[in-house]
Amino acid sequence: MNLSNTSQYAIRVVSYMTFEDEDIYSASSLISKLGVSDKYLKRILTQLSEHGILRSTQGRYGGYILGKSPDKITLIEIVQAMESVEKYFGCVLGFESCTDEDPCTLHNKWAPIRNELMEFLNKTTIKDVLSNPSIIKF
Amino acid sequence: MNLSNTSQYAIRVVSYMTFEDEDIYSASSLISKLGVSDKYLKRILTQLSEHGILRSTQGRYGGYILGKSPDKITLIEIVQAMESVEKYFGCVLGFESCTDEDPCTLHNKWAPIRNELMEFLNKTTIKDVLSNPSIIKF
DNA sequence: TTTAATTGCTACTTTATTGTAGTATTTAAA
DNA sequence: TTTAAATACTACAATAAAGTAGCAATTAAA
Repeated sequence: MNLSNTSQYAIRVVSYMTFEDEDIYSASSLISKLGVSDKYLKRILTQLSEHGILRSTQGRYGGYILGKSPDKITLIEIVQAMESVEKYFGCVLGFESCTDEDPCTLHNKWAPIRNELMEFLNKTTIKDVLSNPSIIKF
Repeated sequence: MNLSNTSQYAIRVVSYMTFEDEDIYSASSLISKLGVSDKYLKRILTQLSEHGILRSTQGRYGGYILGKSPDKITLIEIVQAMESVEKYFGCVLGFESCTDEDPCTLHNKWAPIRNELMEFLNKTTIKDVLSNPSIIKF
């Protein structure tokens, strides 16, 4: 699959903030840790804050903290904060209407895989992502 | 998931040609059947021909026919003729290196779904797609 | 040999995503 | 009250995907 770069960065930054325990995270420190461009990551951080996934504090000594507990943050929530998610769950052949009752030619074969994908994004939380502490790629 | 529009059209046109039995298919007839823009579908047809999935005949009374038997045409082959497929099989978080030995934090959860997706695209042929003749959306 | 119907090629336009630049605003400390 | 370090905002640039336009090349029939 291909999540947008923006969503990928967003998941990585929330994961990083969950894993590395600091009082507050400045944009500049996150930028250097994740190797993402300055203004681009800042915009992502602002969007995550607008959606309540992060909480931001402006002014000197400000920065970002998690807006809620890592076991309450799902992947789909992060992706939704970045982009429209319909495209990930729409018809694989691009039909407007494609349901069990009115399927496209690939629907029956594709639907089970799409359902797993949806469950993956809906059920997986940031806590789950970090459940194996030996994996520390960000 | 989101296959590119180009790949979606390509799969639909090859399916249509398999299902509707005609001696030869002109670009203009396919365009009107599928409701895709003129030049865009022509380019797709040329690309499919270059990859041997279709065979084209130029000049008056020319057109396109299938380049091989529908049970020999896989979805991945059609997608590959249209775009680079690496993105569908790469790391869900976008890491260059992400393998069982050197996984990202989502790898273990994502890999099984990705493998099903790969199998779906690799194993499904156009014949399979049309195995249920009651479904005739193109 | 001319013509009409066809595919093939090249270049352009539009749209969405990705990324960059500059400046305004906020806030705690000196 | 000033200043430094931080986030927020607005506008633009670069790239890739999607779609359009026009013409060239090909070929069978008249």
